[in-house]
Amino acid sequence: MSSVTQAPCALPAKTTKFKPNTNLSLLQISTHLQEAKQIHALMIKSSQINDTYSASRLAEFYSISDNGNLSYAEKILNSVQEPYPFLWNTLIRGNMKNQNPNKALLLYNEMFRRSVEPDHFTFTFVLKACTQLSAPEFGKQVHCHIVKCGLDSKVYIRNKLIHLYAVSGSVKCARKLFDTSTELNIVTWNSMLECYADNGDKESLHQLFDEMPVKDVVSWNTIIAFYVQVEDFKGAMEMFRKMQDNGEDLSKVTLVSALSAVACLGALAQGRWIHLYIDKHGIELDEILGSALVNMYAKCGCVEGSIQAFNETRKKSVDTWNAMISGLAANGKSLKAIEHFSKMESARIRPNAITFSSVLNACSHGGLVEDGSTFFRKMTDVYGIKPDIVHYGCMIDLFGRAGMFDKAEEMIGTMPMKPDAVIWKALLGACRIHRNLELGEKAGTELINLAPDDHASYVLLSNIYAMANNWSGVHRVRKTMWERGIKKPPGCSSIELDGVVHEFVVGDTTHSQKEDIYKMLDEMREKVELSGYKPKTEQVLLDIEEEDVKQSSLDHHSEKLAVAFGFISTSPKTIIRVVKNLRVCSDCHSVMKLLSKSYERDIIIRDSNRFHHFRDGSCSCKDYW
DNA sequence: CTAGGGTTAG
Repeated sequence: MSSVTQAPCALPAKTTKFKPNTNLSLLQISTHLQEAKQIHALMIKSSQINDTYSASRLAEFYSISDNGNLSYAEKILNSVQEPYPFLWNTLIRGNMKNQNPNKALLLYNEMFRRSVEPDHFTFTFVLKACTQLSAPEFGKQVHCHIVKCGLDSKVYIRNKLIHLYAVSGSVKCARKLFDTSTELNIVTWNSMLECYADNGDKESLHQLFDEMPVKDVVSWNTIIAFYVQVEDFKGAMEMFRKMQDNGEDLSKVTLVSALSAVACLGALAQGRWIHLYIDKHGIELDEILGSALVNMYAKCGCVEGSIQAFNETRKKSVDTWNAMISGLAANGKSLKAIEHFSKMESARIRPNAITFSSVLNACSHGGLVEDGSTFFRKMTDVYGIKPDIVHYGCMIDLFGRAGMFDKAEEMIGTMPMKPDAVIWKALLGACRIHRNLELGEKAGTELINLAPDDHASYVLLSNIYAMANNWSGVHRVRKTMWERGIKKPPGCSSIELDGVVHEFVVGDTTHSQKEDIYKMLDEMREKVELSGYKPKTEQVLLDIEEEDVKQSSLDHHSEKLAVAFGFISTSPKTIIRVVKNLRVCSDCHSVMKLLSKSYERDIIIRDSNRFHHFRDGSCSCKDYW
């Protein structure tokens, strides 16, 4: 291979008349750079380069092809005496493709300085650059320029403008453009929908959605993604169903959104349905859809499904590996998580900061202090990733759980940033397990200062006081909480049956089958008492709200209700999967262990922190959560 | 003669 390191330069203008030849037809998007340069050289020899059309096509290749090279395109731009808009547009487009919106805007400025009249193509690229850079001020100037050029009614430009105003929060400007459009198409409607979605205006979003003369798959995707974003996952799934009722085809984007709603709901049956849909329709599991599927199974506590989806995903990105590793970690499969990290390294996928937080998390849940310390060092030494506060949090959790409090405190003292609520929470959790009351009080107090609105902070600190029989401390925390108007949300658990998600709150009596459920609860209670169970009333005393205490007698904790409902509604041996909004209390935890044995059922509870897989009398978290 | 818009992940 001959080594041409520079783009050939244009020769001084020749007198020979340019002969249109066939060089250009050899130039395809797939052409290699080396061949392109040969064609370039031939074009210079034959003076074909002086033909603006030919020069443009070559510049386009250099800008757009994956085998291209933008600096050569720029050489062409600079060698043409009077570059016309197409050539500028090509360069701007190429820089956008290369993720360099700054350079794109510089070119636009340069074009302006040289008084080259931009056309409507120029503005679509430039507006995209403004949106990507979130530069609404610059965007406004561009808007003025567009009006001056008389191009503001062009539908492509208008749509881009609406999009720009949407992401910069100027809903009124966007709506004005929408209302004054003379030519408006489905993209205009969808851009306006996106505007309301981005700015959290649910009512306007729905109104516009209903007014649409025609909806396409993007319209539906926008509204589903909105529901996911505002964490109304049931709402998202309802729109997902409506979309199908309307006979719309589901795109990859639809499926990704739906999967993320399913994951948050823990609605495994619906997730499996989506997986089947993907298979049946031969939809390719690309790295995004694959990651979403892996994540869904993991969040539903279904490790096997997660691994299967991971294996089915041919092209795995860092995110796919991260979804797998964090899923294994959350489900208590610490060793498997570490094993996947090694596989990832062998597959030559470079781990990122998220990979390390997942693998460190696996180490802390598995009590693997040595491995955790090794990974923590490896992160900077081998991969040059600077640990952020999340990684320090994992390490403090790791040391704390292992009872190595001096190590944990040393880390807090030496880390380069101020400890945040997560750090103190980790330390406090460890103090609770190891009954380190003195340090626990310190951590709890720091925690309340840093997260005064989080009910969990108060509960954790009062737990520590109660452990020390320090009832005046408990009352003091309770009083502060009450004065600040902080309420502990009621415990709430859900279970999915035949695609329907059933929700139970503490002491729930609203379910249509409440009699059967409470009868089942009594039976469960008798069974576990036969196995020598004693209620752990300690936790009842710790309940903050006084009136709560009476009705939330331990038997009626939401997870027990959900499990009772699961028992009476499914056939024997069916795995029971429950999602809970708060952490599982220790009474429920020991009851679930006994139930899993006496009823010979696997019970999987996802609490606000992690998963508990109960089987044959023990839990995957090794009573460590 | 050539080109352009909106939705997706841990």
